[in-house]
Amino acid sequence: MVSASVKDVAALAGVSVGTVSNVLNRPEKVSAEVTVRVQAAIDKLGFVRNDAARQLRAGLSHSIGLVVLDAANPFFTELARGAEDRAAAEHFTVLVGNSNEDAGREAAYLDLFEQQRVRGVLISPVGNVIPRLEQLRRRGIPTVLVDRQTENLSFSSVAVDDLAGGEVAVAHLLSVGRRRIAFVGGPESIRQVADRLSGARKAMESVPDASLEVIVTESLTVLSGRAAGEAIRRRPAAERPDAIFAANDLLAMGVLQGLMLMGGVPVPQEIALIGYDDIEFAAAAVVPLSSIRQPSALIGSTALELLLREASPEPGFVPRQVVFPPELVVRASTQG
Amino acid sequence: MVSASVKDVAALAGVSVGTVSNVLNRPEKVSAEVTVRVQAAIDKLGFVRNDAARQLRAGLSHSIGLVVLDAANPFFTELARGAEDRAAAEHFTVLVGNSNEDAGREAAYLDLFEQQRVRGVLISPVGNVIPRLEQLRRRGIPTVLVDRQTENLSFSSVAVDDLAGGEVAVAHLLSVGRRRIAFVGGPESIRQVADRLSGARKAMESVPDASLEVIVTESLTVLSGRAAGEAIRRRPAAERPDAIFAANDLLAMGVLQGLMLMGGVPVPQEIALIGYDDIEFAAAAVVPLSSIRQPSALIGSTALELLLREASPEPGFVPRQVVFPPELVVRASTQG
DNA sequence: ACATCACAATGAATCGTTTCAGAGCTGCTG
DNA sequence: CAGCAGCTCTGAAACGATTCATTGTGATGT
Repeated sequence: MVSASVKDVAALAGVSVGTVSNVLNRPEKVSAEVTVRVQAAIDKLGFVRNDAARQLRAGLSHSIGLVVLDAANPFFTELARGAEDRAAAEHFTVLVGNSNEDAGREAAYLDLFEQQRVRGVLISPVGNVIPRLEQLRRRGIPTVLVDRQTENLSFSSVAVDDLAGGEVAVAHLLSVGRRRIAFVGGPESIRQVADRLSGARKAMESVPDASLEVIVTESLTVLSGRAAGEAIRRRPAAERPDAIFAANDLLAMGVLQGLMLMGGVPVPQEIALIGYDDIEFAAAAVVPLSSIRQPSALIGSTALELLLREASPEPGFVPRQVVFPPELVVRASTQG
Repeated sequence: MVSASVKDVAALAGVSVGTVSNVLNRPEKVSAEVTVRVQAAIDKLGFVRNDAARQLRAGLSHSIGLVVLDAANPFFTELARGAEDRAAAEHFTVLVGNSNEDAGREAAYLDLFEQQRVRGVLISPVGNVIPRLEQLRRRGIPTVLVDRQTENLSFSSVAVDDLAGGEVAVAHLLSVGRRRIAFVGGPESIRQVADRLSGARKAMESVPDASLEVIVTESLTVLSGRAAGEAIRRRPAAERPDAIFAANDLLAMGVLQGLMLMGGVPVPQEIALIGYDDIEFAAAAVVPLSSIRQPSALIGSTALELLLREASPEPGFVPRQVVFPPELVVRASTQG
């Protein structure tokens, strides 16, 4: 026998299956004597509840799906931690899916989560998933968008104001006297990238003699960043920007590596550099990195909170869009 | 209606539930005409299989549990990625649990995984979980230990030779002329820490005039590392070690930060520093970090491979202990 | 002595899928 | 044309836990 069922426990304890279930789920309804007998049987047989059966009966699971753009990005691991901690407090489990910035994998995870009948989904979208999310909602699975504002007010979302963040970042570069700014980031289909770039453009408006160059990357990774950094380093000095705003810290750290290879371009003297997210490693970089801090764990826990509320809505419930303010963190990479 | 079942599909298509199931699972057994009708019904109703019911019927799930010491540590995210990729190829899903170096959380995840009837468990253990793992195995859930060698040959395991790694690290420090070595790491209950320390001790044997100090930390995190680094920086110069071997790169990066605060102790001039894991950020640190590389993704995929083999053992199957060799990566933090 | 009540325990029905023995049909062979 | 094989499709049983209407049992009050 691979594993014992309530039936086996009931037989050994000399009670009915209903009673075993009661011992498990409403012990106060069962006499002390029987409880002891059932417990003994459970221990003896090593009985462990079958989650699939419970879930089938219950109709809904105790899981929540989370789809992130990059599971290796500390920003998202922090966000996931925030969500998990909050979920654990409500006896929920978070299933983390890594879309890796790929719309196909994202769709596959949503399919999987739907098959699992998760209670809800937290997602930082790659592709245009809104129609799919609306479909999920019609089928009883609510969604909260994370790290992404939305103009679609029928969805709850939790994000940092990326427009403001982009603006603050570039305003800071301008304020330390830089004028030839480059934005490094991509793909533009990712909303965060687009918004941060828009914010950057906005900051440029007030300074007519400044220019903004956009360098598109394939992904938001250290590797992509390094490629961009090297490309810039190889340019004639006159054609290099004097400041770079990277769409996230992974890119920024990559850019930093790319610039500094072979005793390359000094940061911040020749090129100032600022990232986004303020991951833990940013402060420990070769040149400690200025960045735009996002309260990652708080985003995660807040999103989970909203999701649970959406999953069992009180009367008068309306989706909420929570927006946290970004915070500029200045370090060596933009000073000097 | 929240969601349609096979019964609804069958009714709409005018066939039996068995036939619907056949369309889903053995299309070759069903006539083209019926297949079309059933498919139409599925699309119309937006039918999505209920995983819980499938699993209940099947008796086992398509999930594999993975318990890691620290989900935020890039080493483990890489390892998880390796395992997930391999799992996806076999149509399995990996559930990642973060024990956070806490035996209680570790036990809770094992309970959860057992309730879910996962196909198997990959675990990087904190506490003494061997008895529990033996119990799981008796109940039909095999385990593979990751990043951890084991003398218990009844378990499969995939690891890097931490003893050798520790030895190589310290041998390197000695070879660049350092003599007052400090080992920073903890808690010692974690096997990797203990092994790396043993390796370090072994390397010391051949150099009688060298000394090894052990500085125990609470956890393997940047924060713990920084605390240790600061403590060392505050010592009178004469009492500081001239080299530090940190049990992993997070600690090492923390130590680096702690040492360099307020224009502190120069690395590597006054203190050389080496870490362990060679995470992506190690190369991008203030002072690029020497480290001991582990093939993290390969460890993950290999472990998953072994686990699947263990889950459906061929005749003559015996557990295997795979050990990869560590690789010394020398960067600025130990040169000069 | 009888009605009433609270409390314990029962066991059949249920969730949605898969499986499998068998029914119905067609076409072929001897 | 009986017998048979081969193909589709059917429908009931099974997986394991939970729920709930029901039954059984003493105790209490009148």
